[in-house]
Amino acid sequence: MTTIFSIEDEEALVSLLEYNIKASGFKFEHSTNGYDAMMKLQKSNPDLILLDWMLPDIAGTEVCKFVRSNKDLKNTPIIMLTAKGEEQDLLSGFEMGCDDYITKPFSPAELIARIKALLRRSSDDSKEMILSYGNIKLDTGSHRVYCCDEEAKLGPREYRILEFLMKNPGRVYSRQQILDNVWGTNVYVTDRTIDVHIRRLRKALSNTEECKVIRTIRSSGYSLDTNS
Amino acid sequence: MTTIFSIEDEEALVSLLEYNIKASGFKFEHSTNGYDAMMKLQKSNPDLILLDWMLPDIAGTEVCKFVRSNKDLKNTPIIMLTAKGEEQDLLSGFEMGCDDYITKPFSPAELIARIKALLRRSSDDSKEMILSYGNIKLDTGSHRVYCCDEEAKLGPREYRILEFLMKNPGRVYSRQQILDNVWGTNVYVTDRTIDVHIRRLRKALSNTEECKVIRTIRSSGYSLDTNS
DNA sequence: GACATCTTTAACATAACTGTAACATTGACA
DNA sequence: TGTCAATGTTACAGTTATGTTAAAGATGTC
Repeated sequence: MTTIFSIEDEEALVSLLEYNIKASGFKFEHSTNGYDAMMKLQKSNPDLILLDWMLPDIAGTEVCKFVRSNKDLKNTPIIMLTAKGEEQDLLSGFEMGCDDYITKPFSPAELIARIKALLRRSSDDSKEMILSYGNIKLDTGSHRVYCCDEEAKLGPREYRILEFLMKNPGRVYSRQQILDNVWGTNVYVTDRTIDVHIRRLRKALSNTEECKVIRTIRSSGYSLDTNS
Repeated sequence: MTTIFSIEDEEALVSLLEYNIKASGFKFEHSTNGYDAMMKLQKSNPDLILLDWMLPDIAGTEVCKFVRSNKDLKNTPIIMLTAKGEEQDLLSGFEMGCDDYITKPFSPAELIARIKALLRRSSDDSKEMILSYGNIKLDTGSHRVYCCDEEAKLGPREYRILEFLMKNPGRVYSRQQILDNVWGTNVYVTDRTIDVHIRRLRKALSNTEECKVIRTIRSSGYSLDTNS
């Protein structure tokens, strides 16, 4: 799950941040001072950092410098939080490599919007490609699936399961692995649900020919593979 | 190489600009006052101008007027930099022919985003072209859209959405991607707004014939494509 | 400043998808 | 061959995503 790491000492603000960030579906972690943050950041390796510029122990610039010089963290986007009237700090902040800023007090909506915008910018996973296996083709650009040159109509879940399986044809995935990768972690769904989706996938891909491409590995899971 | 010309007297800001503009792969040139700028601009003929509204010698309006009246420069996009509280200057700025503005202090990310957006727009605008898909034609020169050789009347938003989709027919765009590209980043608008615009687009393009060209990809977005 | 146009939001309607349970079938093993 | 566990199959009801409409708000024009 996408993790937001906040470095902020003002307690009231922390709980505000925590509430809104969690409500938006992110994981929330935080430190109340700079040294603690530098320790925790390495382990945490978050997707985005919210950094208060006025910390009790060290300046925000130091934390920023630390992040930018750490090989695991250096591409992590940083949003700095400043109080009104500290606008002159912004320059130094941007020079240190901050990506955006918010002036306190701010609206939760603005905060979340900026977080999302920044996350979007830093992750461009919108690669178009055509996966193919046997007589199955899956076009990630147009989200279309063809079986024997005829379009197969899949629901969103089936599409994502197939896309997942097609990234490693032949490899066997347990139901749990499929759940984690297609549904995401922290989701309560019965294993058996997958069976139903697999059934639907098979049905949708059972064109003219015998097109048995999804193999059941009893007591292990499924894989994209010729059936025997 | 694409050249950005900055006119700005605040030294700290100049180095911030220089750093970020170069990091984004542009060539950076600048002047610290208006007269120097007017001299250098003719030789430089940059692709975009960043103009501080408060210069030590002359007003930004004068530089703007100069640029717009010079035959080599008059189509060069101008972004004006204003301090907070000088919002009333914006009107005169736009009247003089500025294309965009940023209020100081600003984030480098925002600056670069605006620069790129403007460059893209001006390069698209200069290229008058006719996009076509199926029996839809879109003329970027006259901003007209034809469906089955009959003109379709679209609002500005619908036009831009269609233009965006027509640049990559068949490709699926999420609502967020459409927002980013048509509305711009850092805009707070509900996803569902797009549905309404799509509805209007479909209506406007539903001429005589069955003309279903906008496909809904459930839980993913929309694309310009035959509905199959 | 009245008017027309365009945008956005909200509310409701509709369509599509999802997950579960219940039952059927298969395969492994003693 | 009987038994058990795992998987296949089906149908249904709940959930979610999208379509559609209307109305308020914003913007621009004369």
